[in-house]
Amino acid sequence: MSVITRFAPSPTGYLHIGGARTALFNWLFARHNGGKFLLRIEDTDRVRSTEAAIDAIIDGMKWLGLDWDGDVIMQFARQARHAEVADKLLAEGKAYRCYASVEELEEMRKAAMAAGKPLRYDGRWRDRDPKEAPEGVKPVIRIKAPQTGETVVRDEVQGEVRVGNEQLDDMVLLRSDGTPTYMLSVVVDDHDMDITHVIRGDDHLTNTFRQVMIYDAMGWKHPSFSHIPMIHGPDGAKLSKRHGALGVEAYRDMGYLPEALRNYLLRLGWSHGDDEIISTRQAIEWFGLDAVGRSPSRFDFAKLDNLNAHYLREANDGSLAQETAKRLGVADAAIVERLRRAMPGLKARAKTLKELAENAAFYVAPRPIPMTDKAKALLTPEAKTLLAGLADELAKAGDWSAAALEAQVRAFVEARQVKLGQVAQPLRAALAGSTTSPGIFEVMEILGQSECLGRIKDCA
RNA sequence: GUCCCCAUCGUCUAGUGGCCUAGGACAUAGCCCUCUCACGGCUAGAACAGGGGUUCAAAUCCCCUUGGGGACGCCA
Repeated sequence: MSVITRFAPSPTGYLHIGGARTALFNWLFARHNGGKFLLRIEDTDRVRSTEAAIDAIIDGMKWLGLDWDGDVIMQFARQARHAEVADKLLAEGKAYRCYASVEELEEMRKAAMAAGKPLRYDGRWRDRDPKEAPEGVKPVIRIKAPQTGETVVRDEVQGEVRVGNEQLDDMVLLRSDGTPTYMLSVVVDDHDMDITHVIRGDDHLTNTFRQVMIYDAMGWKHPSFSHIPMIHGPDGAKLSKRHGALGVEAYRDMGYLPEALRNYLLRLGWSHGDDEIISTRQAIEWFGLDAVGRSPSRFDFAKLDNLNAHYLREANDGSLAQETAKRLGVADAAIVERLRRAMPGLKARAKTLKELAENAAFYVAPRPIPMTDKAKALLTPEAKTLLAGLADELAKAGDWSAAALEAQVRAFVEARQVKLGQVAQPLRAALAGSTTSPGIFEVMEILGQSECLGRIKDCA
């Protein structure tokens, strides 16, 4: 039997970080097994579903590099099929019409709470004669849940989980307007799409008991269930926006690389010995449900930063230069080429693309370049005298390579009886407008002779 | 309120009864490298939530407590 997994987000918002990890695990599991990975948009909530959210989810999936098989499936389009299943259950006496009002339901919950009982529908229309139905009330269709015994879910991650059936109630399958509920839709779709492995967030674990009732009532085989732990904020509570509960496009804008985010998300709740840096290729080869943990994890930007810095250093200089140019609003091909040449020195010093662009700004800034206060402070009268002397010699330089420049500057400081730093730091301030930058000789080579002399002159 | 799940350094985790005076990574601190900042290298501090069992032996198995999370909708 070939593996088929799916990612089934509801388009009521962006593709958030928890969803991205769920998608990643499903994708990895399918790819590992040479199976299929499907994308199904659960848009049955017509009020909250939006076109923009659908686009955000699809863009996010593409950016993360999680490709799905076949077309995107829109759940709402299958509503007739869902209703058909509900009707079948009704015809077989496994479901019934319920005319209880929302007020009645609310009272039931209050009473149950007060009595220390589980909050559930009491089944008042389960065996009642439909002739007693109140006039003009559109009924919902509820499933007849088992009332005794227990329901067991064999979960690949959580193990065997069981609950007494008295905890479960006759849930709604079809709303009074005839539209299917989530519980019905997922089960019917997962069955019809031949999903073999349902891998989803922990928050669905208790829902699974309810869904199993539908599988059983229809006589359908259960898929394998895996409920993966959730991702919490740094404080252990629910992930808030400022703590990372953002859409993946926000991570893209902050300058994170998709491969870094993938690696980070993979290691949240899954491990392979002591391995930390795991390529996608290795991830596909190694991924399995048995190594998925059961405890929730906290989102940590510091670790993401570290991973991102690693992948940044491995990234191609040309594409990094393109990305940096875009962030800096540079279109000039010569400047982009300058950035490409500067990239080895630049990318080792940045954790994100955003930081990379900030650090690269001095390479593209027109003269006179902006200068930080610390850089200005470095340009003392003595330093300026030194720089002026150096500039005179540099003007005569024939070989403008970093190595030749270093030799020349070192000879200069030796002749003047000063330390290298006494010249290098003011020089850095003049050329980069900052007290920090890539190696100064490298900067000089990339900037070129006339630009360097010009920048030195600017701060004389 | 009822039910379900979880519990190893600050964080992510390794660990599936003896290899554990608990390993790795991130973060933190110090040192080295050095033209600055990074990178890199080395070093340091840092954890089995608590209490009972089971066993010759428990981070590992069982129970309780505590703490966290989740579900309980005509939302998904």
